[in-house]
Amino acid sequence: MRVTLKDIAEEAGVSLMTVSNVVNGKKARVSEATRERILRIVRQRGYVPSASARSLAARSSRLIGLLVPAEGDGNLTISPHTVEVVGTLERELRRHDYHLMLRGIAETAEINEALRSWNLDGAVLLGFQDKVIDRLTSRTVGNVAIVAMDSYSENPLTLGVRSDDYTGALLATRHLVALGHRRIAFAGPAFAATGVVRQRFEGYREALREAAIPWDETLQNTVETTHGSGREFGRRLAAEHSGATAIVATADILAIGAMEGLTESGLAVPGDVSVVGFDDTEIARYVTPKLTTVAQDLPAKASVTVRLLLDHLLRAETPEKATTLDVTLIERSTTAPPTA
Amino acid sequence: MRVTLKDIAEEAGVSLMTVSNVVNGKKARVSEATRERILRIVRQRGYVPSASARSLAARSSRLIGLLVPAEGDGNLTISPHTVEVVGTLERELRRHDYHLMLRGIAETAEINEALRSWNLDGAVLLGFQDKVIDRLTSRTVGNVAIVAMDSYSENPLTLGVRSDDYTGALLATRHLVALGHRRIAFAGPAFAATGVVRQRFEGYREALREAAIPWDETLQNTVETTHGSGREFGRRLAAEHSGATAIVATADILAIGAMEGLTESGLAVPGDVSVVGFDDTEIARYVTPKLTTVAQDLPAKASVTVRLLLDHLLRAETPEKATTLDVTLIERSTTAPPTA
DNA sequence: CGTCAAAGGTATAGCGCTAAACCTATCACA
DNA sequence: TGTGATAGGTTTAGCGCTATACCTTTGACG
Repeated sequence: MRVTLKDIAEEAGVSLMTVSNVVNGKKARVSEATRERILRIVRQRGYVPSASARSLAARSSRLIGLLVPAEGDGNLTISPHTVEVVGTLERELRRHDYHLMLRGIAETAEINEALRSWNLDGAVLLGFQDKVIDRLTSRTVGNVAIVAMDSYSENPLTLGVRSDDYTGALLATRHLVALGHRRIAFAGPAFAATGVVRQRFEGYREALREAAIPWDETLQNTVETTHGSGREFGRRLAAEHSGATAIVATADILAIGAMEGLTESGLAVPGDVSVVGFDDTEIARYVTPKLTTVAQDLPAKASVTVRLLLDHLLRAETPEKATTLDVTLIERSTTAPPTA
Repeated sequence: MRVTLKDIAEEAGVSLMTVSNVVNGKKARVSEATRERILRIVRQRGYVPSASARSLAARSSRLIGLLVPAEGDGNLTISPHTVEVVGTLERELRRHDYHLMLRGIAETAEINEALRSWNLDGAVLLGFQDKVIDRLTSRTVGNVAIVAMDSYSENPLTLGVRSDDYTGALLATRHLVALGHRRIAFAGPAFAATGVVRQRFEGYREALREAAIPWDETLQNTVETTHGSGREFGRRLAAEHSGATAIVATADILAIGAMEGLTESGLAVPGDVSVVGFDDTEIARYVTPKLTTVAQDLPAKASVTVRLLLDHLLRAETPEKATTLDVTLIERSTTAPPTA
């Protein structure tokens, strides 16, 4: 059977609460001698506290939900750069004795269910649409620390962490403009849904405005964040003769798909068309030619998330509501001056 | 405050146990009328059962640990193809009302701690070395359903799921042999540690034996599973004039690194050297030329894992101890006959 | 008519832990 | 001599749920 606090208490000849206090490192008054005796017995008997009992009695689970949108078929949508964030997140949280519960969310109501059921102390929402975050009410959020990653929702009940998507696209587009491009296409998913895409679009627009390049609506393309859609887009661009000599894509995988589509259609990258991606996923470094892209600071994203969570959990006072992280343009080999 | 069973019971004018039985869909005798009345109140009040209380009272947490090795610095090591497995795993388990707890494991002792502390009903061990699985004793495993993924440990306390690594390498090497290659290099991490690598090596050896190609030890290379090591290996191979005209690599990323190393050294892939990777990660499809590689059946890996877990959890009788999944060679563009 | 099974519940005793209040001995100090 | 502060504990009352044993009513059937 399980070794419980009671067992340890009996063996040490003290009350159960004394053991509890020692195990939890409380500042409570326990003599050094007793403390050491108890700790020795704890180690020797291999005592491990029961998280459920703790959670029940203390009304705090030391559990953080890692909530990820699940598509209709229930499949999780985890972008490759998100994975890197999760690793760091887990490590940092574990250091503070918090644990992660991974949970796919198909309908918004499930967020509430997950929070309540497991008595989560906090939650990290990965890649939800802004409107989902917007809809969270104090009834479901309660006292839970919620960090919405990559959200531009203004919901005061949640904390936010995101990269500077606007500036990222601004830098990418400026870079193309500086190379001499004037007809620069934008490719990204329908952006009504996600603030991230909208921000990137706005950054792109701003760079064009700076350069006094008139806006041509036909250069704005709705393309899904998949290799297939990107490829199709590349082919279409090649066929259309829209005069575009460069592409700003909202994701590396989309950019790489576009490169393939262009190449298949007989256009060279960056000879005929320059391409810039987004997120600096691993794959950007390994394609040929290597992809110029906007890099996020993923370790920072993770540690800021943890800091926001812990601040909320410990002090219960919210510092900043949202943090926007710097972003850098990584110039590799898919961008060059347009051919005259 | 939280809505509890008691609240529902009072409002429905029945005892707490009746509500509990209804909520848990027990076959217990409750009249249809009562059942419906209770369910209505449950919905209306937004009652969500407390997982910790359940876990404590029922001695079962409905929690499955997703245990991942953490390096010295605490960083998790999650291979890209593992991520896909996790998505499916979560979805399938959630359908059966089990939940996933993600946990990095730095020392073996932490496995025990994780199991005990959270009262896990089961655990999936992702990518641990065989010796770690070997060392698990009945004291730490207890009654927990443990599935060790990609392990070749014979530990009778655990269940195993893996792809047919041996056959994968066999197919890859046969393919090269069939193309006419005779000097085929093998590149993979030091395989004392991982059964996966050893199996792949044995498959490779067998294919050579079949073709009556004498074994040349210098063709066996210890290369880490990173792009950097692969690249270094490619350069070395080009410099050494070992006469190798083909490479079997134990991972796509390693293969892609090798391709880069070779190309940088002036050798063409597949013109001068053919390359086969392993795992068919996304990246294999997007490099140029597209990588020939051995694909695992990841959805199957996930669903078999879930089935093994559930069988153990429900019937508490273990069916097969280990399942080995079929594997397919995906011929793309990095393999060609050697140049005469 | 007796009795026995089944339907439809209820009552009780924890699961392992923590928060909060309480107790006692000892010592300082005015 | 009384007061009170402090160290070093203990006691009590749950947290929200489930397992288990138990109880009552009803109807069937020989």
